[in-house]
Amino acid sequence: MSAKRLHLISSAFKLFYQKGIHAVGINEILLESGVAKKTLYHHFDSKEALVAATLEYRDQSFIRWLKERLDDAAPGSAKIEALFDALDDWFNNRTKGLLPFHGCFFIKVSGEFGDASHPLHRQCSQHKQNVAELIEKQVQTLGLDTAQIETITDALCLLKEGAITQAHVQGDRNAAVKAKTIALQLIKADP
Amino acid sequence: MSAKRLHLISSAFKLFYQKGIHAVGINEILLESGVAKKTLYHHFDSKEALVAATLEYRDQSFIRWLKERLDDAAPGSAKIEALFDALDDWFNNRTKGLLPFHGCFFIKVSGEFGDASHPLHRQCSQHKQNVAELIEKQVQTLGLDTAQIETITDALCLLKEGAITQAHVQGDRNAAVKAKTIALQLIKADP
DNA sequence: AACAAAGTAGACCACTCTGTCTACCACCTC
DNA sequence: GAGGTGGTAGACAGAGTGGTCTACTTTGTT
Repeated sequence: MSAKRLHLISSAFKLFYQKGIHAVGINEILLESGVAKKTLYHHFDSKEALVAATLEYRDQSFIRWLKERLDDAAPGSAKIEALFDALDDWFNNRTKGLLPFHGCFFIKVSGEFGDASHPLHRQCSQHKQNVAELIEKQVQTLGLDTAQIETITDALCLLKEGAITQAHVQGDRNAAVKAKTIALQLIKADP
Repeated sequence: MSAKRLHLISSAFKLFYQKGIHAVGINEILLESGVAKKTLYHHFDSKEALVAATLEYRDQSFIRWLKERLDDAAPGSAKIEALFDALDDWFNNRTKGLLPFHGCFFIKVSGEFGDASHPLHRQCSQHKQNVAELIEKQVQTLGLDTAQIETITDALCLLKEGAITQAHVQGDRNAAVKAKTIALQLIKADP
């Protein structure tokens, strides 16, 4: 991957994440990155292709960051605590590697491309699926039966999405802590 | 309120809700509503003022709809069931008065106007606050102490936001049912 | 009947949007 | 040394943007 290409993607992501896709023009990205227009269109067929690349980029860096945080925790309920502690750090900008919190990029892009069959919407959905699978792996360390694993995973995903939305729309920087309390209550009660 | 003004707002809302704010131009709204441009700018100072009006319009119709659904239920846990049953009907387009489900308008607009100090973002935050207060009134019928009321209200709001996001991004039409199960588990365990 | 308010159609303005194109430069690799 | 690849600067095209304006019509109230 060319350095210019990566630079374009990270500049574009920064702007798209802060301001939204439709609100950011190609020219603003060129200004921010200091790259020539021809070069952008050399690497990407269209603005949409660039958006797709930023989604892939964010998917990978987010998953990598979260996985690292979860791998550091001991198996069992500590994994679940680690999940919400990570969210808490994200919401309160105590994390390196992720840009300052402005909500979930994928929820935002889904909002701007509302049609579920749109390729960009699908890509967002796929990211959420990837995160859900990562969460499921943590739940598996709790020693529950198959049906419970699925139920608890679903619950944790709902709480996670709720916390992200609450943190962004309401500015509730404490949302992850609230979600964590509920999550721990659920896994204590269930088995 | 003039009929034209209301017609403009409902046309604008329909388009904004489906496609997003930045993706819909003034001219498209004029075409959809069949109203002259001069008339639009007679009623609204700018596009942003029109967006603000659609937010107010949706806030009122959503709250009215939800309040009616909640008022119909008996006090106690039936109120909580009614909340998630209402969401379930919304997600699966079994409700009159709300347009076909395309996610939460306020989450979408918050996404497009990410800056928390932006008036439109604030308006979205205020709507969520209004809904939270409505939910708190239902929780009060459970017969819990003050601290518990707050905790349970927070939990229900998180689950509600999570369900909405999950339903929209992932297309999970069953999200409300999942959230309901968790909610009932929480209010059964807590007291 | 008179008059103001609310409406229509649409030309027009200045600007921005995505995307194309020319002309040229700096590297590598064969 | 030749030639392909990746790069720069920026003019340009064609469509679209939000918003203004003129000239005229409809409607409701006094």
